[in-house]
Amino acid sequence: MPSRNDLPEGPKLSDMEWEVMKPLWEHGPMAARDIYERVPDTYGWAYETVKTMLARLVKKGALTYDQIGNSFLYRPAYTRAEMTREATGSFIQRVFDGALNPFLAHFAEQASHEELQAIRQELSRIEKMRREDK
Amino acid sequence: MPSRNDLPEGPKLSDMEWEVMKPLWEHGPMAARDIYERVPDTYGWAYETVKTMLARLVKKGALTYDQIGNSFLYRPAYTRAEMTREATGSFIQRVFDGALNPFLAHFAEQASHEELQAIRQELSRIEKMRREDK
DNA sequence: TGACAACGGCTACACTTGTAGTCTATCATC
DNA sequence: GATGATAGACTACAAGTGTAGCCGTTGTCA
Repeated sequence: MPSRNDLPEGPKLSDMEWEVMKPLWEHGPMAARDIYERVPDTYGWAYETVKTMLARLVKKGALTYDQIGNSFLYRPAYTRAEMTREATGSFIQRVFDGALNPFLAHFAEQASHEELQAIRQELSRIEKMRREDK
Repeated sequence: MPSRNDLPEGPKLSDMEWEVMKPLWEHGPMAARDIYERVPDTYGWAYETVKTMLARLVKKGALTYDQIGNSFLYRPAYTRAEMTREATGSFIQRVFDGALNPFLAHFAEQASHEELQAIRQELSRIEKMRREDK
């Protein structure tokens, strides 16, 4: 069993690239046009822009594709969990020097009461799992 | 009293710029040479590189300085708390679409038992504060 | 079978970032 | 006052990013 620190090394995404990946994670493999339509309007991107990002994501290994006749069906090469795990790890390292606590302050201040409850449960789950685990 | 969502708008720092800011937050105002000496060796930067980053940080408003004769005494224009708060907010937005919970999974898995306890206490503190606050 | 729409490929271009060198003004010291 | 060390200013340059256009090919529908 891989240790919990045994991170699979995935490519690093730029800010805007995340927005292109999200529709794919949420709705499964899609063609460029469909991705374009699901990217938030707020960015006001041209379709061409989305295509460029798709090409770059393929190049950096974050996406693969199946060719269907003329067009591609894009598919994430990593799960969202894998990519967020990695991004989070390096974010905490960079901004907090790996110290988790200050991070939590911001995090928890923004959370609703229900979310705080959920967090508590998550903490318990993790601690329980650890006790059983080893 | 400002609301807790009333974020002061600070400049966005690049990965390496964080490393230059950290010594200043930790030890207070310093000259370029001193910052250079406190930046982790791991990066293997030339002194010139640090100076370039200082100039850029001044330009983007993250640092100010007092001129002492020939040289500058650099000083952060924002507290570490302000900058981390903002960075964290935009990170969570970008990577988790603002949903805090998945973030916590990674976060908590990495934490030690003691840290988890600390997190619990922090949660309690926040909830208590909220009950009193309004 | 011809015209056109749609696709991916390639190109562009300004801005940022990581990394560092050269130039000029100034401070300290002999 | 001359000289050398040092500081900040300016310049450089490749890679990455945000944004998008044009081109040749292919699928489709009349």
